[in-house]
Amino acid sequence: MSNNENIKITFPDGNSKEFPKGTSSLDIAKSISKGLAEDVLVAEVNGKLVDLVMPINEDSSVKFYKFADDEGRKVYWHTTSHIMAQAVEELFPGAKFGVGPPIENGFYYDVDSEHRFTDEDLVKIEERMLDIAKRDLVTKREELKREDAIAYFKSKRVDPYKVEILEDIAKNEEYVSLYHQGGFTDLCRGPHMPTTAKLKNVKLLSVSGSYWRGDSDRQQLQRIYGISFPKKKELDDYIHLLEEAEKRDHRKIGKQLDLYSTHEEAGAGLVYWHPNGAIIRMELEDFWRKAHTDGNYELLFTPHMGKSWLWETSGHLDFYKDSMYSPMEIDEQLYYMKPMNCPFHIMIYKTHLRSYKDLPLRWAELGTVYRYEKSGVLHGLLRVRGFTQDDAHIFCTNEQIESEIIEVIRFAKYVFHSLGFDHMNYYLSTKPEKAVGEDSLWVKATDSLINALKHEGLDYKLDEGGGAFYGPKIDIKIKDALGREWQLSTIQFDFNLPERFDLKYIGEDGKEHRPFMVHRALLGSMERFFGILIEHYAGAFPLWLAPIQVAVMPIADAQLDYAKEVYHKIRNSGLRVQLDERREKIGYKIRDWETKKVPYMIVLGDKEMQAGNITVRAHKKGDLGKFELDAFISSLKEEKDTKKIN
RNA sequence: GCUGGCGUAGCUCAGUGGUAGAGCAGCGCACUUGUAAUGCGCAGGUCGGGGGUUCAACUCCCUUCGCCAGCUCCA
Repeated sequence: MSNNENIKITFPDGNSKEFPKGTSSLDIAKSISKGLAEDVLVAEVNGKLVDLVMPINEDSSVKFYKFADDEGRKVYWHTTSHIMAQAVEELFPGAKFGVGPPIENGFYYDVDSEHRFTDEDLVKIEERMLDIAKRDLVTKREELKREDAIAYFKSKRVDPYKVEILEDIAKNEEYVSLYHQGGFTDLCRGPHMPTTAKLKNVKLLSVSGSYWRGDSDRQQLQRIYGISFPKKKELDDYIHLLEEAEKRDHRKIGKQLDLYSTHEEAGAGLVYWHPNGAIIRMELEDFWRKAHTDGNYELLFTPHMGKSWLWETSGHLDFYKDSMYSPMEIDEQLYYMKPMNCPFHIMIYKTHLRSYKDLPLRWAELGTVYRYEKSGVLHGLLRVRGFTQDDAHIFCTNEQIESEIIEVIRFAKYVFHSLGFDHMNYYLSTKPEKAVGEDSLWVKATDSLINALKHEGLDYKLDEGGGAFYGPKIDIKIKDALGREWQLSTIQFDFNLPERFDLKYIGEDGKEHRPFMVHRALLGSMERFFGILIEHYAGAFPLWLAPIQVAVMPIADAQLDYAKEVYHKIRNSGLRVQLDERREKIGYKIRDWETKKVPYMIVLGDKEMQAGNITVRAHKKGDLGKFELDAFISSLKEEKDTKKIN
């Protein structure tokens, strides 16, 4: 073999090595290590994801992806969905197939079959999939002309859905690819894992209806969802996560702990905060208010409704009317419940002629708004029709915007850390196609957002063109205890409202200028945040938020007087405490307070009464032993005041 | 809106043509108790609403309301 039969392969670390022409990335992986060859699922050759078995015929850069990488995981799940289709075809001959992509968590395949799939079928399909995996079928890619593929799906393997995909979606492609594994063939771009044997653990999760190409006038297919993992532990962990999420469902815990309710007969999507929930809300609000006044915000209160003039001027009646509650007529004037607080804050801004010396103005309000959400999308506390935003508006000058954004980001970090959320992700959204405001404003504002993120040393994901029509924004998502991401905060520039309401300030030059306006919500809404908080803590709130912080329980009536003494001392120290006087066994009382997730229980029997001390039990942790009452109270006050997270 | 599932006691659920059941919670009585359920008893429901079939409907049929999951993530 002469030297010119070799090609040069460059790796991500910059190293390179020569291989014979026609070598595959799998061969390369094997030459590096056995482990890599085992784990690698797909390769990126010259920036393009390809099958591992594809021969490489020229000098190339090669990168390997395993299951731990997004790219590898997608391929793993994609091939799994093909294996599922094969299993379905074997078990239910005649089934036709729509689309079967990998998704954020797992994969699905849309199936058209006379048979209606049940949970028992899913188990059978799973078993068959593992059987197909054991057969170690090699996945083979075949490229052919589009017309030939159409002919194939019209005659050899009749599937009208694939034909439609080829005739419609893929109409601009000259060549398309098929993937074969054993007797199964599917139309697919790929790439795929080299063999079905890579599939080790799979769980089919659910089956639900879905319309062919999302069109409710078309055929409805059965969509089977599933997920798969190379390691059994990963699958077990995932199933555990699903179970845990179900246990933590805020609607369930909200009922168990008597936190809130909603009433369809009194208006869907409107939240009633029960005493226990109200305590948590008051604590959150107190914290929120103090944080804002400490952070040099001023607090506002504004009305719940406004005349149509306000919403005509703001433009909400033009672009937001469908989401607003219908107006009520008073004195021949139309009044609307507010869907946003901004116009009200602007009204306050306009009560004075503002000077550059007044800026920045940072105005915050816990403002309750009403938005008409479709009944199908309402969901517990997470999607409601009436909610209280922790809203703020910052009016500032051109020179101030960057430092203001930096402050908001720092403020958000502080607030979330205090509430027990340590993982935050940042998303920057830029100018969409339809937008108001001059380009120079967009550039200036977007730069200030980027600079602020960089200044704080924060990584962010870019959503090009994802901004609102009135300005660019940063969204902040937090991760909860189960690793789920929730979008809470948003920091948005607004070039629209200052224009519409003709906001101005007098600059140093004595001339009128338009201020920048930034909308900012941190928690998003009290209702939604409450729901997330419930799930994050699974109802076992940190001491400062717990509706009942301490339960005092005598073992028998003989210690009741002593228990009352202890109870009053704790109560007078400002802690939320309850005395359990019931004549029940101590085991019964403890179980009861444990299920209420009360952080601390104080058990008082003869021993404690005689020694003048207390025995403490902590939620989930059990007996902590004996304490002096005063010392215990001060440690609890410390825990409460520092908002300690357990 | 569409598809599927569900709607029975305060809560969690069983019942499937012969006029409704359990556990927990509640109330009463007894027990005076040492770290996740003491025992016995009582009470509690127009089986989501309306209509129909039937001698008889929680059960079957129609209709309506609500809840849950999904209907976007492109061969």
